[in-house]
Amino acid sequence: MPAEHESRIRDRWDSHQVGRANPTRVDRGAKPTHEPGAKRPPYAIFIPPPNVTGQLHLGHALNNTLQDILTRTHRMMGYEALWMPGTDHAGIATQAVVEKRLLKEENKRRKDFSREEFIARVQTWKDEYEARITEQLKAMGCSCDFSRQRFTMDDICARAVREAFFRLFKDGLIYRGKRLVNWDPALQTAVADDECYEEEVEAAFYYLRYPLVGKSALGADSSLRPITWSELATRGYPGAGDHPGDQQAWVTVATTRPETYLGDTAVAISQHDPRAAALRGLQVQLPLVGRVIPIIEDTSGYVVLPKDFARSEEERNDPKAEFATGFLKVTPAHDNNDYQLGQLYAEQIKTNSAGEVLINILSPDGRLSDQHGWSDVGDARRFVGMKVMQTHDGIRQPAEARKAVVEALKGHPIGSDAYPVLEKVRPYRQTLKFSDRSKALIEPYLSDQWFCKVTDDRMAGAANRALAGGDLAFHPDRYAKTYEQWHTGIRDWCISRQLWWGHRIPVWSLDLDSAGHDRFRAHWPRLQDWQAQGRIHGRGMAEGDGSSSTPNRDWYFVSVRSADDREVMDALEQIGFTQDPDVLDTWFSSALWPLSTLGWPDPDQSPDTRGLLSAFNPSSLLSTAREIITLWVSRMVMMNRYLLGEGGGRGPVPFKDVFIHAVVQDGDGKRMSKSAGNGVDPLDIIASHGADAMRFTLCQMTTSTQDVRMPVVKDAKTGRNTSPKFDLGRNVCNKLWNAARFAMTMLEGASGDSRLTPQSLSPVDRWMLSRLSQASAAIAEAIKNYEFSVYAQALYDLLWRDFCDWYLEAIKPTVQTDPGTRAVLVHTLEAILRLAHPLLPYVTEAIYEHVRRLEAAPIPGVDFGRPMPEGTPLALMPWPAISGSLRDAHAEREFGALQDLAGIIREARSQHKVEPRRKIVLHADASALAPLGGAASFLPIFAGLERIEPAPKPGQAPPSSVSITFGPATLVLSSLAEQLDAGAERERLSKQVADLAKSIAALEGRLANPGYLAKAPPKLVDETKAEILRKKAELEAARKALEVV
RNA sequence: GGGCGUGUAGCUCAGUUGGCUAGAGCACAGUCCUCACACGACUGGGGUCACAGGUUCGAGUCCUGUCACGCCCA
Repeated sequence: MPAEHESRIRDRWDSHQVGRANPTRVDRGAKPTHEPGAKRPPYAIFIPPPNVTGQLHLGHALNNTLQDILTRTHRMMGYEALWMPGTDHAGIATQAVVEKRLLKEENKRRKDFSREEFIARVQTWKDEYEARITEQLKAMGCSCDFSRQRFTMDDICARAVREAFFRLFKDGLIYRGKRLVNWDPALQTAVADDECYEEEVEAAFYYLRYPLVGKSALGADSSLRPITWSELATRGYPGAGDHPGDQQAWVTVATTRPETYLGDTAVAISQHDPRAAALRGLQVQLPLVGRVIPIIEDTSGYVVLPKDFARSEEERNDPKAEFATGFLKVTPAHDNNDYQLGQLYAEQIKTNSAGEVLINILSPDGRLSDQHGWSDVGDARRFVGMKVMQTHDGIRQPAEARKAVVEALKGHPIGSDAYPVLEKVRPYRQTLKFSDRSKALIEPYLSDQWFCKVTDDRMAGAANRALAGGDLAFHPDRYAKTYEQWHTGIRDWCISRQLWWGHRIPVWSLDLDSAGHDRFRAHWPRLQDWQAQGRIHGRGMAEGDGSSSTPNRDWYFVSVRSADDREVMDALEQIGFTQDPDVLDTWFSSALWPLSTLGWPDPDQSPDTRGLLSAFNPSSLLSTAREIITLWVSRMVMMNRYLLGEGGGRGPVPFKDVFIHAVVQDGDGKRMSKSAGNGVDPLDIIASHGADAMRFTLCQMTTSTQDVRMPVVKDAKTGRNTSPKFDLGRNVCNKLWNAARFAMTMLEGASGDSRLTPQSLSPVDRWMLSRLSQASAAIAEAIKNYEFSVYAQALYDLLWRDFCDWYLEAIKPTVQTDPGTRAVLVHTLEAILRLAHPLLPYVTEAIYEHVRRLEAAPIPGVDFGRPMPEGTPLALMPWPAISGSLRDAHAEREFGALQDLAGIIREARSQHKVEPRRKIVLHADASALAPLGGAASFLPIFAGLERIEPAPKPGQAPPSSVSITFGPATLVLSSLAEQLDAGAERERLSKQVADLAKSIAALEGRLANPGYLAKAPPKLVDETKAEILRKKAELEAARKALEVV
């Protein structure tokens, strides 16, 4: 079996450095060639670096198969091919799995280690998985340049990250800001949207009554007085009369998170709400906290009107209207939508008694806290320190904070005990966001973060212009729209993460309090010198949001350009600067992948990267998954254009084409995942079916749809998941192996010494060459257009149908004696091997070791390129040039007729249950066999004929014979059996007559339609008429035969 | 909410610009362990092309709508 050869062949590839790219051979203007010493055009692919979090799954196997097909094809075509491999440190994901492992195995948490110790532990994990991933890539047969393998945190990549950060910081495209981020309170870091998942949970709407207050009538003094229902009634408030007039009035807000009322800074009402006018100028006072906050009229349409006040059917049917009261509590520091409202109405909101828009009531670990921007705690102090969410081992429920707040408000009266603050609770199913890694509930959390200003035109604008300018193309092209829309709605990118595993942010900061300021002034000249030398860049920034509880503090931030500049870093720390504890978002280093792997900013500094950048950036292709368009593709384009374009965003696009491959799902259309247990491990498939089989199946599945399904079953023997689909690939490899083996035995001792011309070849040889020519063109076209399933299918048809089913069978009797056939067999086999190599590298390489020794006369039109040194692996051989002039319509027509007639005879044999080994006699005149031309001599092989005799005279049919129709001719088969079943024969012929009659009726119906005759192309009408004549002749023949039976 | 994909044989999928009786692989049935391959060969059965309208001489294919499933971005 071919699988046994895999490791031996891998060694051969290694020893011939198949994957090694040589930048000195690259010339972008050159023509593809295999001439030694000649320049070649580059073909480069950067692998989407797999996360070192885990090993490769089937999606990776698919993606890498496609990349390898393209790399190998272009290498064979005479390009200087570089497939750059590497892995990604995957900050939060890797840190989380390591933390989990440490907790499980050593019962230790991250903070039980020093930062350095912890990173060392992660490093160990990384080493283990990086090795495993590399092994997997090699097992799949990937022809990456493993001599240049990179890791996003290795020295070469780290240098690129540092330089990129420095330049962006210097150019003002990296800034610090206070924003709401997705906060993971368990891991205590900001996480990106794609690191979260949503889940519907049982929750509730809590209805809270906020008492209304108004300024004292005296005006001058700022004291507040309760507003009663009777006063509201005078103001024209609908329904105010239903309440006791002397009772303090209230408005009711609905919320799913009652505990956040502590951070409310306003209550909003829609401008279209009929109650709005009566409330104008009034305020509400938050229970216990005592904060007095304004009621703002929302004109943005965000506040939903309650059902009773809905102005249209649409508003009435809004599911939110069902629960809405028309009053929305505004908590800008703890809700994304409220944050937007806060920005919109900041001036009005600031009139609250705290004077702030943003009041942060949470600590980073998810507890109510007065230490992070909440100063007017008032009587709410009892809640401080309570946890907002309980999160452990899949249990997620509101913790003590909500219970305590609800309990307190239940018993807290407004005016009289009859009306507590908590009006009611209604159950509600709510969709909440959780952290992928820790499963903790995500809190929108206000914190200081670093941002990259991707909204700048030199970034997002430049990325979009790449598309418009034709420098970037997506395949399938519908994904260009996704890319484009992402950039039009893009927001600045939060690049800081509160993790330990990652690229430490290369910024040192100094608090410019009075002592800091003095030190800063004292060292200012030195800082200025360094900045002039380009070693640092400094910037003063105010931190804070302008609120009184987090007063603005002035800071000075210094980005240090080189990680080796100890002098500067030590000096900064002596002055009192401290390095930012955070690390960069993983995508920041991924975004630099086409640069960092090639040694940017200074590729000549290391022999590993010398010459690479100019040779291979821009690259040829990026092959990746759909969701990566926004996360990665866009950012790589922005960074490449910005950093190679001298800051103007006019640099080259890092790749010309982006191929978006399908997602492999299980048989039910579910995404494969470890937790669902429906994943298929590529290594299992390689073990059971061989790498080539896996590659063939995956390639064959890759159509241009966005999902492909792979039914998953459990292997009875191993207990591992597998799929019957892989049998197809295994069968193909097996077929190729056996066909080649058979060809070799037939060719034993053969030598080619004659001069051949296409005219001197037999019809079947000419047919084979014609098929080969057609298939090779189809394959080249398919690969060029990223039509991977078409490539696999074309190869399958050529190998299985044309070569094995027909050609090998046809030449069995003559190959030993016909030198032309021998030559065609050798050339066809070798061409198939070369065309199949990118897809089936192992089995083709194994076979080629034998085939290369075969000698054969050259065949004009089949060119395998210049001879290569003895022992050169197939992987380094030229792609075959099969001339289109070998297309032979005449030979294909004759062979097609042969196939048709063979099929008719086989069908008759099967119908009459003729013993497979029994040879029968065909009675046919030369005129009846004319369509077969020279191919007629191959008919006995395929139809199991003893001989062909002239047609019998009418009425003299031989014994135990049947008639068959072939076109207009009636042929006779005899010697089918000792005794024939007349009934079966009648049945067969009747069916044939019925089929033909039906088909003739359909065609005649078409002609009977005057519109068809008038409007269809005349050529088509003529064809229809000819078809009717043909069918009628066949029908006549079949009827005659039926009469005789 | 915005964008996109898919719905064709029991299963997984092809089906180019509309044009012969809609194809393949697997599965199924029958025959054959004929000296490359039983992971094989030959033959066969199996489809209201999701549904409803429309355009057209002609629709699986184009247009409109509906339903179902799924994905991406909010």
